Amino acid sequence: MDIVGDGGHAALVQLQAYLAQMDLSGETRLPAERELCESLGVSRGDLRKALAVLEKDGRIWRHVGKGTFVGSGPVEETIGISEIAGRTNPADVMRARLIIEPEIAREAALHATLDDIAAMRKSLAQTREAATWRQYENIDNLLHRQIAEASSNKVLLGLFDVLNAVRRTVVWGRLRSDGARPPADHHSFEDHERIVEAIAERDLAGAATAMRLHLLQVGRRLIPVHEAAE
Amino acid sequence: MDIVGDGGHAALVQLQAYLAQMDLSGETRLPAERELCESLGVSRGDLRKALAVLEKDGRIWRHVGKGTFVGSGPVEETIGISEIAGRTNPADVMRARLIIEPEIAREAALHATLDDIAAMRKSLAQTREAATWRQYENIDNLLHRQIAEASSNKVLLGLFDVLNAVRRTVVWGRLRSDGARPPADHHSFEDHERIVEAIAERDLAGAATAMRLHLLQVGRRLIPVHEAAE
DNA sequence: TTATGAATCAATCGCGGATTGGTTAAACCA
DNA sequence: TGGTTTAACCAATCCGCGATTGATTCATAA
Repeated sequence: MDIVGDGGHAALVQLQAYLAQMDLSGETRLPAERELCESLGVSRGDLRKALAVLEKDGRIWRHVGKGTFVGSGPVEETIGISEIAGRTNPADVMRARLIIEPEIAREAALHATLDDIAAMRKSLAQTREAATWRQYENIDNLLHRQIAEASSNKVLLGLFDVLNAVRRTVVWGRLRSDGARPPADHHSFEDHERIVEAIAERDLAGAATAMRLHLLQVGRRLIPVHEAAE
Repeated sequence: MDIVGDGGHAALVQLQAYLAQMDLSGETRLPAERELCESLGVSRGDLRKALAVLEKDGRIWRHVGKGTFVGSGPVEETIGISEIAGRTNPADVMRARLIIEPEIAREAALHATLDDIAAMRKSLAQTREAATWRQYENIDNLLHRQIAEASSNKVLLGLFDVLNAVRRTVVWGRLRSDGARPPADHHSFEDHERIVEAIAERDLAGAATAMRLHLLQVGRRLIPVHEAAE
């Protein structure tokens, strides 16, 4: 059966049979090349040629130090925040916030429990009592995350956490260090109240709009506008 | 200077001075409690009380095994995909896709270069030539990611990658194993063409709408509808 | 009763060896 | 000489064990 001079093809056939057997066992990782080539009775060179064919076809994927796996590609288990933050800028972060946070607020208006709303109102009151900018920003962070939690969509919550981590990394060092407390007429106070009120009243569109307007206000302060017409 | 019976306050004062000195040095991690309490000449209990005050205030944050750091909170460096995927379901994933992918398509229509569009059209042609469902899904993945890359917004691209990884983990095991190839009248072919065409023509709203309709089609197949009226 | 310090716990870090895919070169055979 | 196999080596990753660290408990003493 083993045709001399065409060991590559024989190895490919054996490998496909091996994969078919492994597919239904549920296992995704296949043995190391050094073991597999001996187990199949082919040279490592031929085995690697066959593996290369299957990899180009998308049936398997390999990585140094990890092994060879069946599947279309490596499901990246962890996402590096600094890798994202290092190649972006505050403007892009704000665009992303403007895209997902209003929709998160909309979902929150649909799914928030009474406990969720009570927690938001508690944070709302605490923002007005904050004695320093640092405390205020902490509570502000908490409030925005409470809204994301209230959406009851773990995926949106995860995306929010990623976005939040990127934002905090990007604006690293720009934190307000003046010890003053937020002024009583700070626009965010009313913004936050409108958002929470819309969520409490199950006003889906209102919650999304209020969140969008709030973020636009924040962005206006973050990125100075030079147009006098603004 | 050290008032007996009020070691807690003395420790707090010393700690604040220490933090002020460290703030301008740029270092964020402060020594271990066992060293610091000896260095400041206070008991560990008093030091921990002072640290607790500063932590509640948001000036520092601590974690077992890591240490104590200045700053409002731990900037999570990595996000675990499986942690998100393990607590969600395909419906929530689809909701998240419906929120961000149309907006990504809109940004792509605004920022895509000619090279980006050429790459998309190349993938578009390859989807029709796919010999197996596995190949088709690989190219489909690639096309969607090319659109995210064309948005030229690294944050949106990062969020897309997270969402994609979650999606692939959630639907793990549901991959189409029948070796047949996608039918020539598969709805995604026309959907994809409309999306790319809208991006090429810089039709922002059209790109977003086309992407949303495409995802609705995909979701309709993913989650069987029971209403006959549909 | 209160405060102090030591002991202990669980989570994390860090380093060294083992494993793995990728690459190169020597050995081998026809 | 030409092609194949085998072995050795490389860099990236994993894994296990000891050290470190914040959190907790408890005995001791003032």
